[in-house]
Amino acid sequence: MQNNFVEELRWRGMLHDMTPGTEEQLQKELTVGYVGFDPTADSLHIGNLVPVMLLTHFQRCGHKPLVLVGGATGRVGDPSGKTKERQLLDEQTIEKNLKAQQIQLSRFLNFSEGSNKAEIVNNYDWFKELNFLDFIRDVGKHISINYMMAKDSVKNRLETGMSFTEFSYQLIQGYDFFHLLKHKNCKLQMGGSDQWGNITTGTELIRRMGGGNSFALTAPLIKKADGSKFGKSEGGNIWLDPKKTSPYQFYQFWINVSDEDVINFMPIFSLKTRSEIESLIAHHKEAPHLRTLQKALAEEMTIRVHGEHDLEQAIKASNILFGKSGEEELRELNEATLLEVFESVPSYNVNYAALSDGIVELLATHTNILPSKSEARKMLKANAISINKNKVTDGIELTSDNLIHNAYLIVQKGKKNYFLVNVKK
RNA sequence: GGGGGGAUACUCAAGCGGCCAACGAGGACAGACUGUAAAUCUGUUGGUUUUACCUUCGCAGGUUCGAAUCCUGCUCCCCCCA
Repeated sequence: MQNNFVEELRWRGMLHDMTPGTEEQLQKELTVGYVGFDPTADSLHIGNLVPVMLLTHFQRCGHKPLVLVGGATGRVGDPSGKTKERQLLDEQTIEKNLKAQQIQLSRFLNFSEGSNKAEIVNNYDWFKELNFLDFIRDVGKHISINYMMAKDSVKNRLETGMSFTEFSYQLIQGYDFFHLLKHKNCKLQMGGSDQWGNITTGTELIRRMGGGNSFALTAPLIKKADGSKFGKSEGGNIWLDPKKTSPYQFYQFWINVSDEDVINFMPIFSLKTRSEIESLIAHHKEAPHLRTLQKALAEEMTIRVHGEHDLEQAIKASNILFGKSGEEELRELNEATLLEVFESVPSYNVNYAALSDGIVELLATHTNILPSKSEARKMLKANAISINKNKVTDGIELTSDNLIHNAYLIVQKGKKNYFLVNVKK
C-alpha cells in the first residue's frame, strides 16, 4: 500500500484501539472500510468531523472508504452515551438529512475516480427488505443475550431502563457490517471509541456467521483541554452548512481554538504532511501570540468546507472586526464592502423614526440584540455596548450623524458580538 | 397496600410566616489585563413606565393584614416495610 494507515493515525493521535491483525491486513492489500453516520440533522457538524477525517486519511492511504448512512439505524437510535431513550425521526426527515449530508461529505472524499473511490451506502436499503422473523432467526441466533448485556452501552442503562428497540441496536449495526462484508468485501469498521462495543458485536457476529476475519479500529473522542465538549461554541453547534453556521463564524471557531487544543487538533484535521505540521507546531510554541497554528488550521478547514472565496471574506471580515480599526476605518469602507464584511453578522431593519426612542429601545425593542430592556440597561452600565466601534452610555442620542453611508449602525455587545442595524428612512 | 422524605431561578443548593426577586457554588454574560488567548481580578445573572411596582419557589385551592415558608387536595420522584 502507498502509506501505512495505522502509522498515519498513530502520529496524528487518532488511534484509540484496534483488533489484532488490523495493521497487517491494511498493509497487505487495498482494503474496504466503513464508518457509519447518523442522519439526525440536515447537516454535519464539526463533531462529526473526526470520523470523516478517519475516512479521508483512509482513502489517502490508498484504501476504499464506504460511508454508511444510517437510514435504518437512524430509525432506531444508538444508546451509546445516551442516558435517555431517543426520539425517533420520521422517514421524510431522515431522507432529507441523508441527502444534505452526502453533499457535504463529497468535499472530504473522492467519490468519482480511482479503484478506491468512496461510495455511499444506506443501510435502509437492505433492512427494508429484511423481515423481523428472518432477522431474529438468521442473525439473532448467533449472538447471546449475555454477550449483548456485557456491553457498556447496555450496562449503563440497566438501572434507568431501555427499550428493546435500543437494546437491539448493536445487533442491527453488527448486521450492517456482515452485509457490507458479504456484498462489498468490506473488512474494516471504524468509528469513535464510543462505538467500540457496537463494532465488535459486528466482528463477533461475522465470525459466528462464518464470515471469516473482520477488523475494528477506533479513534479517541476528542475533548478540549478544559474538559468541555469539542465542537460547540457559545452559539451552539458549529455546522458545515453555511446557512446554519456562516463561513465567518466557522473560520472564527478555529481561530479561537485554545493554544493547547490546537496542537492536538492540527494533526487530526489537517492534511498537511508530518514535517509541515511539526514545524508549524514548533513555531506555535515559540510564539503562541501570533497564532500561526490557529490561522493555518482555520484557513485549511474553511477552504475545504466552504471554498477559497468564503475564506477570503472571512479573513477580510475578521481583520476589520478584530483589527485595530475604529470608526474612521469603518466609514472608509464602501457600502458594498461593508455589507460583505457584515454579511454573516445578525442584522436588523429599523425605521429611522425609531432612532429617537433611544438606545435602550433600539437594543431591546426594535431589534433583538438584547432580550429585555433591563438587560440593555445593565449592559450599557457595564460599558459593554459600542456603536460604530465607540463605547456608548445610556443617555446617548442617535441621529443621522451616527449612520454609516447614511443607513447603517454597527452595534457591538462586548468585543466579539457584532450586529448590523439597517436604518430605513 | 402501609410508613417516611423530597419537588426552589440555567444546574446544584440554602431559606421554613414579614428584613425574599430569594444565601452560596457552578455555569453563562460583561469589564480590566492580553494575543479576538489562558490564568487572574471585578461586575451582572426575573420583568417593567427602574429609589416604586408587577410576575416567580411542582399544580390547584385555603388560612393570614402578610406565605417559598402554615393547612387541604392533586401530580411526579426517592427510601423503608408488606
